[in-house]
Amino acid sequence: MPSPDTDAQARRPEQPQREERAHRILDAAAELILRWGYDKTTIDDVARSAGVAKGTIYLHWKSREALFAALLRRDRVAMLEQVRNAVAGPGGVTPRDLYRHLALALMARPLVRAALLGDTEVLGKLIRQKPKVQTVEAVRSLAGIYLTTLREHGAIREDLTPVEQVNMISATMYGFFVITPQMPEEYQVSGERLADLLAETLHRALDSGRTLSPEQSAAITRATLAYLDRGLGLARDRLHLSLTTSDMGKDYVR
Amino acid sequence: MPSPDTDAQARRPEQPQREERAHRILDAAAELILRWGYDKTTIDDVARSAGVAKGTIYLHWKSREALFAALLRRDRVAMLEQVRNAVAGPGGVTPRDLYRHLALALMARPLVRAALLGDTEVLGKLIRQKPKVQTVEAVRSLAGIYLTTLREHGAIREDLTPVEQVNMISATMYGFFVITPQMPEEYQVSGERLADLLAETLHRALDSGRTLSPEQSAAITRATLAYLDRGLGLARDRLHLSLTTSDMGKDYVR
DNA sequence: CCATGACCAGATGTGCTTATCTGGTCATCC
DNA sequence: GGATGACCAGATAAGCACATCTGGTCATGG
Repeated sequence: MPSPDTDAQARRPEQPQREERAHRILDAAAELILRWGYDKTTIDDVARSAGVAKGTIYLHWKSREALFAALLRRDRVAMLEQVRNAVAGPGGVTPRDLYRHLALALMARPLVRAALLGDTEVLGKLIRQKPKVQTVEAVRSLAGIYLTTLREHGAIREDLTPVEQVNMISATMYGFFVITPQMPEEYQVSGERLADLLAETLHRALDSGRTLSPEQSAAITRATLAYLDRGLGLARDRLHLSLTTSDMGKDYVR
Repeated sequence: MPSPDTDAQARRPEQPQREERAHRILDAAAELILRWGYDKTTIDDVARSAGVAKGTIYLHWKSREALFAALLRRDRVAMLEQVRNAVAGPGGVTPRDLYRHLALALMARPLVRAALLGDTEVLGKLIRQKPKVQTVEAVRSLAGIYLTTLREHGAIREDLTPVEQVNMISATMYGFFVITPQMPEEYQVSGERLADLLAETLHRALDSGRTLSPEQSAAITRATLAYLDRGLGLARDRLHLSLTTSDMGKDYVR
């Protein structure tokens, strides 16, 4: 028999000012983690930088890890929303558009990128102790489903298995994000151009080359948007868990 | 005025048994570095494992670094020879053949791979202290030349600059070699298949798609073999420096 | 109620000493 | 002449005492 108090607290909608404070804290955390890395970013720093007391942070999240999980989740939602908005126009959406805007959005979100790439420089112990990043696994799985759908609509080639294609996509994206920033001066290419290059590479590697009927194109647009919305929905759910008082990040397995 | 002694020593051809011993030492070093990494592989270990005294190693190379440089160079030559032999058949050689055999040869040579990828796990301080791996820069430069040649023969597309294409190739290869071994069990793909995948990806990303005349194809075969032979020549020269008594690895900049 | 910050235990870092290891040399011997 | 391995200085690791830091708690006050 649950106590009425707890239930009331759990159901109480997040007050706007409280949510605003949560975001202020996350903003501070984002800046600090990008400048100093996870290991060297303390709760005290975050509190001071956000203009709140340390205890206040624990009114929002139950641990340091939960706070940073919320931060990553927020950034992930923002990233996906950026992609969603970018492809939101009236015309059709091709897988290639998705690749390109995904690349652009990832380039603009160092934290999501770090999580996806397993960058220990930024994420430190958050990654080192649990190399099993569940996010990456989920992304792979979703990608596999998306590829299968595209395949059914004749958009991508069928002489490679989805598993092989997931390998190919993972490798190519990883390589682009890790290597291109390390290239010497004279090989540097602008971010816009890199996104084009990456999209082009994936497109050429995956595309069936068939000319699609308007119906097929429409189906692919729908599938692409559905895929994006599905990811966005999952990401929003996770973020919601991280921002809701009743949960406070308990779902974040240590 | 050089001393006659030094000249005589420098010109003296390497005795076969001496060279055999050098290779035995390198064999031992190879096994140890792959098992324990550079940092934990000592000269004593190598000497014991090769069945020679420590001083003997210094009759071949003037320092530990020079020994391991020789090792990497030997492996690099072997890798390129593998590629060279693989494409040596009577028929023509396409860039795609080159990509594929390069991938296969690299997969079979962990040391060359480690050097190219900058793997600190294996190479340790050998890399950490001088992140400027001159080899990588040389490879990029040669690749650029090769791409330009291919372009002149109409084999690869012209709507991307060579710099962009070098980025694309670097990123894709890097990603394949780093990510695919880290994929979870259910996504594992055989080495053969991965080489196909990588070659396919590069081919599709770079190929002009034009149908080439027999003359053009022959020119591309020649260019590819010339490129390979040029790399092999350079690699052999470097290896020779590392195995010749007169030099003993002095060229290896610390 | 909720925000605060003093407080604490455990983690992390620091400086130092001691011990061990190891790259490189060279007198010795074959 | 060439191979050896004892030898040494400097590097690296291990141990340790001490100081500092930091995640998380909670009594207090508004």
